[in-house]
Amino acid sequence: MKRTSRDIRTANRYEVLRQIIARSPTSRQELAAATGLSLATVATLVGELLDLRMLTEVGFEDSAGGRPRGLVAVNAAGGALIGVDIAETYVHVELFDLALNVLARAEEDIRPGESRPEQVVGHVAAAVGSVVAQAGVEAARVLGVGVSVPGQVDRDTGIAEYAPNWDWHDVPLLDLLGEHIAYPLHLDNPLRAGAVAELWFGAARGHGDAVVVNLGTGVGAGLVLGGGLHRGVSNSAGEWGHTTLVLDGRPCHCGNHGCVETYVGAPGIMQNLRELSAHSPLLHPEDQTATVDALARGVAEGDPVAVQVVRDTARYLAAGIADLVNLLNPEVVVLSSWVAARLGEPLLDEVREAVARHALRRPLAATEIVLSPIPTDPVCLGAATFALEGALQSVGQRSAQRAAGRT
Amino acid sequence: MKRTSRDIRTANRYEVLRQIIARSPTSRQELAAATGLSLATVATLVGELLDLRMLTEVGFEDSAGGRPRGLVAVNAAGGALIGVDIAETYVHVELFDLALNVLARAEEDIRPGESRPEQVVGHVAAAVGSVVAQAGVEAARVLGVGVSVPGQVDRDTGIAEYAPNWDWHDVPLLDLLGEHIAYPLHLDNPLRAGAVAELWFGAARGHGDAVVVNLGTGVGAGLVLGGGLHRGVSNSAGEWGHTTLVLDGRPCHCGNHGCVETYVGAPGIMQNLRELSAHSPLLHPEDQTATVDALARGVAEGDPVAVQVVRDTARYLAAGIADLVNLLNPEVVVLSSWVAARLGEPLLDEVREAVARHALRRPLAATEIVLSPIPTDPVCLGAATFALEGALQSVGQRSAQRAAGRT
DNA sequence: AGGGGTTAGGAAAGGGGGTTTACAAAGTCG
DNA sequence: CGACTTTGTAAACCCCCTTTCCTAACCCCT
Repeated sequence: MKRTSRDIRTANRYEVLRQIIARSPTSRQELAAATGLSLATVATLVGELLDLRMLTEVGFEDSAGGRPRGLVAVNAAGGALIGVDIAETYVHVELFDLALNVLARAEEDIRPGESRPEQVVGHVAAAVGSVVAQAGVEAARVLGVGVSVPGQVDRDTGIAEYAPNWDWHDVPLLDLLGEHIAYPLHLDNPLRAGAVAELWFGAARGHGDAVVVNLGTGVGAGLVLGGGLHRGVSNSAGEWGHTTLVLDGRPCHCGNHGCVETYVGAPGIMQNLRELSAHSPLLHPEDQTATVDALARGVAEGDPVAVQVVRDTARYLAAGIADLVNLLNPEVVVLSSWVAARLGEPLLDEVREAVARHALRRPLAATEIVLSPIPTDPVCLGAATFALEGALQSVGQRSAQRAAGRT
Repeated sequence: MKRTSRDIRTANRYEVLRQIIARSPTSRQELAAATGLSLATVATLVGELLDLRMLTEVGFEDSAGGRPRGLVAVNAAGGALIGVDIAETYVHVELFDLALNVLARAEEDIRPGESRPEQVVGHVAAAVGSVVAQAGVEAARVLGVGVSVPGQVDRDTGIAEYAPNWDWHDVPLLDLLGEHIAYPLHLDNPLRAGAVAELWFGAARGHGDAVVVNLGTGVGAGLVLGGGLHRGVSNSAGEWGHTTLVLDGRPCHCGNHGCVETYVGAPGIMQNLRELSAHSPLLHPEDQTATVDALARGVAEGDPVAVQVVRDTARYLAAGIADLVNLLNPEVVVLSSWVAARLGEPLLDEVREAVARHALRRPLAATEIVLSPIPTDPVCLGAATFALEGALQSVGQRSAQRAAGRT
């Protein structure tokens, strides 16, 4: 709430690093132009990051007749970040270099009944150990681990306040993980992980206001407002999946009826299919992924049932998205997560068209709807980004301390 | 988007003045404690405002055994602010002193067919002239005029981009008004005026995230996020009235079906009444105000039809508010505008109960739902607040210029 | 009445941040 | 080889907030 000049520095540090990552090898000049900061500020920030070996100088670039521009790039080898995506049925862990390339992956299944906190923590610890070993990274190089866990999370205390799938209540997850993992840990939920991934590396980059719509088994919306993540007062903003779309509609596990999630979440899409064609060969009753894949293939092949299911789903989705556009007036709405990735362009086209019918003209005109351009798991990437942000934050503190020590 | 240290100053200036207005006569000590700023900063800011005659020193207060605390209060006579509320059928103008007390009021009716921009501007100019004359304020004392006009507004260029009631398109309203009114003008829409009024003087004061639900003929939500007004990319955030509440529900003038506004706007409430009891004596077919008043009286007297209509309305409203709570996780939801004021506590009680049924437990636990405590027209007050903010802004610029001039 | 004790508030110093200006460094071109 | 260009660093400067020091103003007690 209370802003200080230090926050400005942090924001600028983020922005500069974002631009460097996005533009790979780039010059200070270009960064200054892109960020709107003065050359001096950019140079200071770049110098700081060079000192920390997060960047390297990689040569020069001709400048129209003058001194050549020095180029800097992310020092991929300068550190590693780990992103952990804990979901209902699996733990997915990826290890990234500083350019956010995936160096190693590990996955552990969580079987039904194996969902006690200690068991889940065990899976996470094993997978984290595995990616570190695979990548052959020295432990010192791991700058941090970001962990995404569904539900409500208190990121300051590291407590998973409530995880709906497993009936967890106030589990001190970060403390439990800390017993197995020595790297700096950062906890948040998948909605916000997805949003931060888009903000740093995806379609929300450079935008002040964006909505990242997460379409998976569950549904939610990460909100980027005023250039930063909107968390709300108790860090639970973005619970869009339980927005009422149809009064007295389909029952939802949250206890209400007609929630968005029951129409556009993967199980909801299966229900849309069932209502259209109860015995469709597209339907794999026990397998959400297979069903969505079958639908995607069906649309590609022109199967009328598949086309209609996607259209129906898009219609529900668009009604919800139009509401978000009207309410928040964002620059961009990003469709993310595995369902969006698999249904892809056909879904996007239908959504765009249907949103245009629902939203008010003026807010709509300012809003773009796009698919997430992030090729990997956005939740892992976002979790790793939390670790990156944490590392940058402590950079600021460290350099401040160092300056104090010098005196 | 780009933050500078000056924004911090502006925000602090706002916060200090807000606290002074709220605490009437108060000491620098108390202000420092309330704002979290250091005494030095508070003293500087207070000194600035004293120089500008926006504050006065009003005596001393005992301090446990030491030097007495100097008390400062708003210098009500130090200036006047004018708030203009342009609505579909009237222009409502209020003149405030700096303590935001109403010194004069004027109202002009806009008859159907009299809605050409020049005609409306004429009404505004007449009413503004009237309040200035009534209050007997010297022209130099008027620090600014805030104007609220429905629809989409570009506050920088002063253009009313789109007013749905009158089919205005890109009317350069501020320029037109400038031909008749010599004071500094500030344009925005009633949603944001209501929100800013709550932020400065009402239930949102001191809260980082708040939603101000405007219940009038139309319906909208002013969003306070991160301590400031959320405007969205094209200054049209808050269009909550056209959120889909019932898929394929009642037709709305926006072209869609089932919008919140069609159920909880005043005409929607009349429809709720009609559906329950087509020929109820409560219904005044051509008069929204009279009908809502009749409902309020009916509830007070225990009329079962009135009670049921309020309950039905609350149920719709609560579904929409629960969605806002889930999505934005605000600290407070404020019910504002004339419908909320007239239906009052009975509506609030029903809404609270119904929201509790719809919203997720965690976000709900952090959220309070309250009626607006603002006794006067919140839109006029909010519009005047825009003028106040504008005056404070130029204070900053002026003192900067003055400092430059001194050199 | 005159000193201690206590609290208020102003002035100056200090630290964080960003920008502007001056200048050295490193090229190109005639 | 010198003139011109462009880059990038260092120093000076402005803004903002806080901390520290000191004076002002009051109480109480002797």
